[in-house]
Amino acid sequence: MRFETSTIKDIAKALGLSTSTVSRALRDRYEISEETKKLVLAYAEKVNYRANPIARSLKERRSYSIGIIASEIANNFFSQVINGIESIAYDKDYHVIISQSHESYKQEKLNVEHLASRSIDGLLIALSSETQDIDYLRDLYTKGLPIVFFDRVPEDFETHKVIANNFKGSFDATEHLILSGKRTIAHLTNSENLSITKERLKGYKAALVKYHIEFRPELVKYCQHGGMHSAELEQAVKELLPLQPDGIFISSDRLTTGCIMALKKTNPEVAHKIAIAGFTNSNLVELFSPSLTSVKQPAFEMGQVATELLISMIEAKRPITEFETRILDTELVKMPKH
Amino acid sequence: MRFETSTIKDIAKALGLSTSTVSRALRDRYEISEETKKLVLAYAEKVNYRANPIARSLKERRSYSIGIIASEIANNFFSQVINGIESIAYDKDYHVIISQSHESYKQEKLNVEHLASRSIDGLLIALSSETQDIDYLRDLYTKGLPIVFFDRVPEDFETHKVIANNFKGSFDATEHLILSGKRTIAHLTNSENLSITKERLKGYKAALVKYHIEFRPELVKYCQHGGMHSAELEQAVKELLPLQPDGIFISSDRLTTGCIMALKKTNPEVAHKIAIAGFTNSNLVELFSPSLTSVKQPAFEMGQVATELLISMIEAKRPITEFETRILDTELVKMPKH
DNA sequence: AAAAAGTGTGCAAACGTTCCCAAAAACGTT
DNA sequence: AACGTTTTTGGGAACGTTTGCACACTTTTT
Repeated sequence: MRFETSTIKDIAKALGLSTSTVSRALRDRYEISEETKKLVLAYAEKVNYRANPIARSLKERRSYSIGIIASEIANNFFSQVINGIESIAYDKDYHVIISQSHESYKQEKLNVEHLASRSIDGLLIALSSETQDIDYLRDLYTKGLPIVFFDRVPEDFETHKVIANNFKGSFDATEHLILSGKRTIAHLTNSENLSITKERLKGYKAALVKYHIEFRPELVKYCQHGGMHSAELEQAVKELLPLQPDGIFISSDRLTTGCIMALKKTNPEVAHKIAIAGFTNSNLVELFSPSLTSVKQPAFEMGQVATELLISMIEAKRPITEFETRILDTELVKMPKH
Repeated sequence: MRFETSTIKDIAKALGLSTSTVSRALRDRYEISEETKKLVLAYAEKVNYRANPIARSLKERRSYSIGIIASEIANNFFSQVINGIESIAYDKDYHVIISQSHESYKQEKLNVEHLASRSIDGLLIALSSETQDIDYLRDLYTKGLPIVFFDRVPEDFETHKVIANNFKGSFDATEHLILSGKRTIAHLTNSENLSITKERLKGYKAALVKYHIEFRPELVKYCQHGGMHSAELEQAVKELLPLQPDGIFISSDRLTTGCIMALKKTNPEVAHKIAIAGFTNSNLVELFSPSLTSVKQPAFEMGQVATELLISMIEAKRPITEFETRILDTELVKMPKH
């Protein structure tokens, strides 16, 4: 804000002290006598003194801000993650700058670079479904920018990561479809290069194996753009239906809602005949028709954990050598009676 | 970021120039010769020079950041507004800090004050449904913080505002219910003090008048917390149903989805018998059951317009005396056949 | 030929902090 | 009475920019 606010200098002048004394008194340093501290604090209170965070940042060479790259905030999974992030960041006096990749690699890179030039102290990122080349992140990381990945994480990048138990979540969802009598279960999933895609595919396969159901590759459809284009989804649905699946397991939030829409739009007559299970954190899932079984990720907690890890990296005195990958359990919310 | 980056000083030293010359060359000032400019620009490019935004902010006494207060980003209306805001802000080189009030006055005030202390250059705000006292905003405003209101605006505050045509949107929705044969139309709405509540109530009443339907106050239910607590909604539904409405017109996004949920939960047998029309920007509305007629606000555009107005205030050389209230048209999306 | 105007550059202060270093004040010890 | 210690304070540089002003040098005008 450009409007006049009192500064340390003003306080110093008013009290006949030096700026250094005032600064130290405000930060409650041991060197300053109780008397002086009280004096300064009282006066600061009186004139409603607020430290200028920009000056502080310049001096301390850090901004107390962390950047977030999510696919899109309109997606409940990400908005919940963000809430988790904020709950921790706020406590520790960081603020948060949110960017959306909209599942585009180009946009993601642009945003990261914009954030970096904005002097963020650290980065929380879920990779876009298009992203394959993460060298630009590696660059920033080796230059000293702390990075923590969540949800969509790269394999070959040594840092903290926070993910859901994708294998188990997928296994449970697929098993649930099988146990309700489905035998031809399609799998609609994200772009092949995402970590979540691979892990969720494994869970799906494992459930099939357990119940001696043959895995048929043609029942698996990948969506390069993660469901951001409806044409992509409609195409996938169109290719899947001739195989007459009696169940579909869908691998992410946007895909789940998008797939149901595509089904309803292109083949309303079968939409209610196919059992659907999918990853989604939508808080409107109870309203959906057809209804579905959903795998909910612990999104809020994921944001919290990722932020704690990131801040620990930012504030670490010595370089970190031990990194962890936290795996959080998902929750299966079964479809109400059909 | 704390890692080494080159500064103007480094460039100056390397090129045997003064920092002022380099600074001016980079900003393409007329005083500097073409020759020198080229030299500086080339070298800056080579060392990948990025101006330090913090230093710049300190010197210029502005942060190139704008604050947003929304109810919650999980709400599609707000996420769309934010997308609109970002589209403009990004272009003009501002960045955006998002805060959520979760419809709580206390949280809203806290967030605004936090943002203000973070040196934002301007504020975009939609009031929480609890908010009645906006003196704290007035304070900041008179101290020089530019503020633009969107969606939920105060009456007695002279600044730019951007709203939807709430009257017409409500009128249209109510009329649509009437034209499809409904005569006992309830109105579920937000807290009484919000601007949108008042305007939408007027539209509802006007439609009743046009079709000679008596206005019955007991058919109007207010929700102080804007649908953030499910208990509040269930209570409202419980009070409404004995009056046997054949239609409900609902006045905001969160309330619309919340009301349908409450209906389904508490009275599933009637849920499909009541025609519902409501304000919502949910992009999942096609999936809902029961289906509904929705009034969509031009959220993206609202964000854009608000941001343009705000930036014009921030960058104005002289105090602004003429303020405008922009009113944007809503769109009625009719329910598919029942 | 001198004065005026124009062009290109550098010096140094300022933005509001933090923190190293020194200095002053208060106290105790011989 | 002289000297250490400890406690408390102040001076001033630094963080990386921007910008008013002064200066030197050219060119134009009278």
